[in-house]
Amino acid sequence: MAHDHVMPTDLTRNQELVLGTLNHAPAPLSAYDILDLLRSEGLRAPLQVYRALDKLVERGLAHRLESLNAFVACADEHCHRKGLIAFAICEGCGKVDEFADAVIEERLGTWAGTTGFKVERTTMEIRGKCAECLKAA
Amino acid sequence: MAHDHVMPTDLTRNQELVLGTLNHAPAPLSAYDILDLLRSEGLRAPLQVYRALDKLVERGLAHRLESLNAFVACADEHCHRKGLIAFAICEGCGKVDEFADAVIEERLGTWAGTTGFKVERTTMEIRGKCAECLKAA
DNA sequence: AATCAATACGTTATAGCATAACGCTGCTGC
DNA sequence: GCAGCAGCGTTATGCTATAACGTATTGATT
Repeated sequence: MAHDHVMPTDLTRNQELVLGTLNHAPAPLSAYDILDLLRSEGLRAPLQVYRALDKLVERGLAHRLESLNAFVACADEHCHRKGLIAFAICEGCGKVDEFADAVIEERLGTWAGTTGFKVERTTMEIRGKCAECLKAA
Repeated sequence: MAHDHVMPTDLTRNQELVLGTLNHAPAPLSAYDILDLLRSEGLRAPLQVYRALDKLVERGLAHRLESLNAFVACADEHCHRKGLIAFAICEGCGKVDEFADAVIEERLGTWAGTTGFKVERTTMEIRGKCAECLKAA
């Protein structure tokens, strides 16, 4: 059930390379990590990677992890989700678990309603240790 | 009721300068912003600011906003809170509103319980427009 | 086909954020 | 005293991200 990633057919070469790299990575990658992995494919400059990442994130095919300055492929192959996604980042193995919670989202909506704040984007990142790493310790 | 900040007495000079700067700022400041504001006080190097910030964040007197790479003074004068704090960041005026929500926290606990993930730290940052900026638009 | 607009591309340079590593200072507790 | 610890100051460096330029490709319209 691993690697059940979707690779849309309308990506540009650079976007495809970057998404492919993220799909195969076991943990988040920084833009510069990606660049280094793709030098053999001819990429030379950070901007080539950042531009691809921008598009991928915009389309929901990848996510940016603010607390790591790094990126992951979206785990949900039908992730056209507009709403809140939470990320659980293991400090042990680096793996990231992605999940959505309607209750949290609704709760946020309530808060926004009472304060008059218009929510455009939410990032929620949980740092800790995953079950596997806890077992191993 | 503004500026009801507490300034502990056991801070070092650099920590006090940095916290004072954050307390008077209307919006988050980057470490380099802080440095520039404190050159007149004799600070010269980023590390002087980062070291102070580390301690302040550790003590809960300041918070780091991951999505901005910037820092704010803690808004709650009794913020010895260990739990989840959410930040609402206005893209219009830059102001940050800080709040805690027990339901979200509890919900997170539930998720952690079922997956066996041990939560150590959570960052939640909401981007959007505050009521005032919406009115002005 | 010719044109135009929009998007992507490649490159160089630069800006912005953060830490490593060194040695020194000053305090606290034994 | 002096050992241990926290903080300090400085230089150098590394990592993250974007500005600005011109070219190329695509796709729609005429």
